[in-house]
Formats: sequence, C-alpha cells, structure tokens
Amino acid sequence: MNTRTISKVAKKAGVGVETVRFYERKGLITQPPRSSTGGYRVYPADTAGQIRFIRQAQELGFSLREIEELLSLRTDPATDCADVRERAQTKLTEVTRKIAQMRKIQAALKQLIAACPGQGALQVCSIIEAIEVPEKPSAMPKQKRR
Amino acid sequence: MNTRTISKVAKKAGVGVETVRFYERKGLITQPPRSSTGGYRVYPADTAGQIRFIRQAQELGFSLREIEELLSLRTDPATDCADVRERAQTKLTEVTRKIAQMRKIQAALKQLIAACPGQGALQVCSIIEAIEVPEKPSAMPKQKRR
DNA sequence: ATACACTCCGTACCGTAGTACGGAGTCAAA
DNA sequence: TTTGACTCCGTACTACGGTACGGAGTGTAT
Repeated sequence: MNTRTISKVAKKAGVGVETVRFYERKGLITQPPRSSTGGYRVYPADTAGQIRFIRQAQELGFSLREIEELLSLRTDPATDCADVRERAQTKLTEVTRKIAQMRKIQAALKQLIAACPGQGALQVCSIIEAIEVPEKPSAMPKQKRR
Repeated sequence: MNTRTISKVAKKAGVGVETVRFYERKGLITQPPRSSTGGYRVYPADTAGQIRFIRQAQELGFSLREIEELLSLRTDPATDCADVRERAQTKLTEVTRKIAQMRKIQAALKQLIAACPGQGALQVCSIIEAIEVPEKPSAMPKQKRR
C-alpha cells in the first residue's frame, strides 16, 4: 500500500526516523494517528513539510522552542486573534532585526570579495565591524571596577 | 589602573567570565598577553567587539565552527588572497540564501498580522508554506518502498 | 512459509556550547 | 595589613538537539 509511514516521511523530509519521533515527542509535528492493525504511525500529507520548515528555521538560528512558538501561530486556528497577532508582531520584529544583521554580514563579505584580488590587500574589511557595537556598560561614573 | 581585565571585557561584551575563557580555549578570540606580575589576562581594546560579533552570528544560526571560518577571513591578513576570496564567496552564498529564507518568514508574519484582526480569520496564512518545499525523494519508479 | 525490511518503545549515548565549582594566588582600598 | 573582590586553572556538570541500540512485533514479496 501507499501509506505514509515514518520512514517515508523521514526520507521526504531529509531526516532520520529517530528525528521524526523526537519531534513528535517534542510536540513539534502533528501527532499521527495509528494504523488499527499494528499500531504504526500513519502520517498526513503535510508532515514532511512541517519537518522541512523546522530544519530551515533551525538554520536561521531559531531554537526548537522558538520554532514551536512560530508554529503555534498557525496551529490554533480558533484561538484569540489579538493574541496571535501580538505574538506574530514580536516574531516579526525579531526576524526583521536578524535580516538587518545578516545584510550587514552580507555587505561585509561582498566588500571583502571585491577588495581581495586588488593585490594590495591590507586591513580592507573586518567583518566584525559589520555588526555595530552596542557597548554594554552604560557610562556610570564612580564604580568599583578597577 | 584601567587595564582591560577579563571581567571588564566580559561585562562589555555582555557575557560571563567563563564564556570568555571558553572562547579563548576555542581560539575564537585573540589570545591576550598576560600581566608580568600575576599572569592575568590583559585584553586589547577590540576583544569585546569580537565577542559581540560571535554572539550576534550565533543568533543568525552560525555554529562556533562556522564563526571561526568567518573570522578567519580577516584573521590572516597575509594569507593567500584567492583562497580568502573563495571562502568568502562560499559564505556569501550561504548568507544570501539565509536572508532569502528569512524574508519569506518575514513576509508570512506580515501577512498573518495583516489578516488577523479581520475577524473572519480562517486558514489565512501558514508560515510553513513560507518556505518552499524541496521534496526529497526524486521520483524513481520501481523502488522497494511500500 | 520464510526471509527481510520495517515498526514499535524506552533508554543510552553523543557533540555543541556553555556554566559552575573550588582551592590557591593576587590586587587595591581602607 | 587585612579584607574582599578579582583571577587563575582544571574538572565537572548542564541543556539542547539529536542519534544509536536492541529486542519484540508486523507486513509483504518470493
């Protein structure tokens, strides 16, 4: 038969079987119903897509907890809309900030590449300076610090 | 005295002292010279910036190993320029891809927010579909898979 | 009917990235 | 000169995100 077993879903998503079970335990993917005969997991069509989303989001620096938060924005289609909206807004701010940082690194890399075969290559580009520096200790006068 | 001790650098960078030592062991920050008297670490001015860069890059989904690679693009100012260029190009491709993915999530969140207070909110936006689906198993006919 | 692949589950183990601990030595302000 | 904060080092412990193992059951192609 052409049922969506765990190994097929895993392959489609590009992960191992164990990883699928792991995400299931974590509540990151929809709990699949079981076949009445052997108690095997039978997956809905979209599970592989969910897993690929998880992997992509991880590469973008989201933890599984954060990914769960992202997914929850869609999971509950009946919950308080204003609440969803607020959480989405929070995520959006974060994502926007990340994009900005990423763009700075991108620009630094481009600059590096452009400056490189110029042969006279010295202190051309620093990458580190791509990201601006928030300087933690706010100038408090008369502190202990030696 | 106004020497840059480990705790001051840590505070400036917004991390703990142990973390600074950890990054040092990993070779991610410049090995600081030691004070001749007590053997204490005395940091150059830019170390805190390096550490902040590391933390930012982590938030963008880079592992410490990858960050080391990024930093190495600048660390060796005398090494083979073509090599640096090539590695920078690889990173640039990766960064550009990440930005694209991030933008898709950003767009999905925006759509979600826009669609939300419309009250008739049903299956409006999926987030997951923000990321397009590469479908792993290339259609090979006559396989074992059941 | 048998073989072999697949599934189940719990538990154990792994690498990464820190974080904590603790005893001994050092620095500087009172 | 004593006190308290700071530093040293190595080692141990933690959380996260998987990955592997292994024994028992199931499904199906030959």
